[in-house]
Order: sequence, then C-alpha cells, then structure tokens
Amino acid sequence: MTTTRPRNAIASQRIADELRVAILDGSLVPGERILQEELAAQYNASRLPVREAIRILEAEGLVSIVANSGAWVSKLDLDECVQIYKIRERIEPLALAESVPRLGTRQLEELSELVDAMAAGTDVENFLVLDRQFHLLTYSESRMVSLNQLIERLWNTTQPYRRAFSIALGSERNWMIHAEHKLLMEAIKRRDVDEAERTVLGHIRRTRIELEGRSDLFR
Amino acid sequence: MTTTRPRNAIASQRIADELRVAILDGSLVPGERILQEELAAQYNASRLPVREAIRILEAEGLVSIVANSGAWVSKLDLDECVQIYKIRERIEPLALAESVPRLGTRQLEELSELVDAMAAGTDVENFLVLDRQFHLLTYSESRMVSLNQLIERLWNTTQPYRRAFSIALGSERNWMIHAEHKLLMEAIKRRDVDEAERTVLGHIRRTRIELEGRSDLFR
DNA sequence: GGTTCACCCATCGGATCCAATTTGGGTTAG
DNA sequence: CTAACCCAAATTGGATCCGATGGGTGAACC
Repeated sequence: MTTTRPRNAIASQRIADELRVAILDGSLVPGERILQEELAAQYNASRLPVREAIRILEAEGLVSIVANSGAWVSKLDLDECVQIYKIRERIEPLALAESVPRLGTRQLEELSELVDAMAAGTDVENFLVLDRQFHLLTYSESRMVSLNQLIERLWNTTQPYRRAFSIALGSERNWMIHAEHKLLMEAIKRRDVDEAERTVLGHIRRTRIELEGRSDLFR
Repeated sequence: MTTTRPRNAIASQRIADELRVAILDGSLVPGERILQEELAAQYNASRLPVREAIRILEAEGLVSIVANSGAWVSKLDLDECVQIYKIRERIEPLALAESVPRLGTRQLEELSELVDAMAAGTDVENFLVLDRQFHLLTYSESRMVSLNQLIERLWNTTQPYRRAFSIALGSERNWMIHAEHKLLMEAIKRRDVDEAERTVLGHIRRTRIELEGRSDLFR
C-alpha cells in the first residue's frame, strides 16, 4: 500500500502528507481556510497537485470542501465527535482482539516504555504523540489492514479535539488514563483478549462520556 | 454536506458519481484498468477532473492507484472481504440501534415492501438493489452521519463480491436470507432494539462464514 | 536460441493559461 | 438610514500543453 519511493516522488501525495501532519500537530486549526495558491507557494508546486492533495484529505475527513468557494480544515461539533467515539468503541476492541495474540515481546517492551513515558511526562503535545503511538501499536499486529487504516482515520479527525481536551484537563488527567493504560497493558501481557477488549472499550467509553460534558471545547 | 446543485455542477464530482455507479452496477469489474483519457472522452471533459474523480474513488476504496502507472478498479481477496464483513458486524448493529427508535411508519411500510419484493423476485441484480436499499433504510434514521457514510462505503467496496456470491447461490439463497430479513423486520416493528441488533449481527456473521468457504469467487 | 539491453510509445504527473463563480464593498434608491 | 443591487477583485474549476516514467518490443550479442 505504502511504497516508499513513489509516495514521496509524487507531489500530490507529498503535499497531502505534509498537510495532514500540519493539521495533526495543530499548525492548522479546525475552521481555518486553506488557500490553494498559498500552499502551492509553500511547497513550491503548482496549484494542481495542491487541489488533488486537498481532495485526498477531504476523503479522509480532515478537510471540508465547498464547491466554487474553498476548503477549510474540518470542524466537528460535539455531537459529531461523540459519534466517532461511539464508532471507536465498537471497532477498536476488534482490532485489539486480532492483534494481541500476535504481538511480539519487542512490541510489549515498547508498549511498556510508552506507558511509562506517558506517566513521566507532563507536556500535552508529547502526551498526544505517545498516547496515539501506544494505542495504534496495540492494534499493529492485527492483520486487518483496512480496519487499522479506518481507526487511524478516526484518530486523525478527532485529534484537534483530543488536544483541546488534554489541555483543558491539564495534569489532572494523569492518574485515570494512566491507570487504564496500565490495566490494558497487563491484560495484553497476559494475552487476555477478552479483558483487553473490555478495558479498551471502557477507556474509550469513559473518555467519550467525559467529553459529552465539555461542550465548551467546541466553542 | 451534500448540496444538490454544486455536486452535479462540478465535473470531478459528477464523474466520480458516474464512475461509482458504473463500478457498483458491474459495468466495471474489479481488476479492470481505468484509462484517464478514455473516461475524459466518455464524459466529454479533460483529463483533469477525471484525475480528481479517480482520487476521490481511491479514497473510498473503489479504485487502486499505482503512481506513474495507472488506476484499476479495486480487487479484494477473500481475506480482505472477510475483514470488511467483520467490521460491519461491529458497526451496523450500532447504526441500527440508533435508527430503529426513530423510524417512522412510512419507512416501516417501505421496509416491508422491500422484504416482500425481495421474496417475490428472482433476478440477482434486482435483489442486490433491494437488499442494499432495505438495510441502508433500516439505518437511515440514525443521526450518526459519519457512521452511515462509513457503512455505505463498506457496502460499496464489497458490492462486486456480493454480486458474485448471489449469482453463485442462485435462487437457493432465498429462504435463509428472507427468513432473516423477516425476523429483523419484526424486531424493528416491535422497536426491540436488542433483538434487532442481534439479528442483523447474526445476518452479517452467517453471510461472512458462508463467504469464507467460497474462495472460488475470488478468481 | 536465449538473454539482455536500448529505444520507443503509451500513459501519467505537473505547469501555465483561461473561464466561471462567489464574495465583499460601494453606491444608489426607497 | 437601511436595504438591495451591481460591479470588481479574489479564488476556484477546467483545458491544453509539456515533461517524466515505466513497460513492452525488437535487435544484437553472448
């Protein structure tokens, strides 16, 4: 799916990748206008590959296009965000169940390190990266490629709001999330698929319910 | 999201829509090459909107692009198809649960008519259309737009194989699927959300398991 | 006779140019 | 003073043209 050479060689893919990173790391915030010429200048290319890149990101849900008007970084309201969490509650346990039996010892070590790193650090941006790495790594050995891509897409579209949520919680978030991560980690180490499924479901569900009370994060 | 006017007015959208229909109705079969110039001539437009249309369909999973080489109608192997069914088993019950309480009497009538029409007809193409209409209609009143779009995408990517499967089964398929549809219909009418969820899960699951034994359908 | 290399053609990716549409401001009429 | 309309600038959508890449065919050499 992702061959290394052509993916960087082709401008539209390269621009789409860089744009995606810019949205995920917060350089571009939801609601922000995307000018084709601006990006074309930024990545020294013509507007054509930029247009294709924007269409790619639209299909991924990261950008919204209005015909003959323009493109904006996708903005979710609380309800849409909650919907995505509800979908995640259903499918991430599946990915976990498929992946857990196949995770190697090296990956278990990595997961433990990520859990510890999250507990140690207080920086929000760092936490966002580690949290994402941790969960996606727990799914990494599922052989269901399309499922894993779907999960990554759902994480991507909600990333700006996870950021806002984490910032709002401050360091208060630490202990509950950390406890859930440790419980999940234990279940994975014991290869207890059912327990792992229940734990990650609870993790997402609890976060979703907490989120439902924070409509302030959505302006 | 989907305004009626600009969607038809813009060539890339129009071409993407027509291409999608062509893939879904079997005019274009999995593995078939897609020539940009050919489509450009067919829809009298230039290659540019065709390129964008192909990218849109790639993002929907209906088309596979190889850089500097070309585009083909996506081809799934048995395993990938089974994966999609497993995802459907998790998320379609959710859509149903959200939708069932909100379905109006007019829609219940429509659903009943679809069930009867499927039982009456023997034509495969007709069955495919009705079956799709029926299930998507049961989800139609879920307020989870992104979920419903996702489900439609999963139906789309597996459509060629549902067609092959239906043809292979012939008229034999009738009674089991019909029985499941009637049971689902009853649960919906009674607004029995749990029973409806279980029934649709079983429906997809049984089909998936049957499919797992038919690797002959995949070349 | 088989294998390998080079060339050519088909097709895709990208740039520039032009047309169409929207949006905002300014003016005019009520 | 307000509202509606019209015009202009900005921005997107589309077409044509050119360069690049990759595969296939044919010839030459081993």
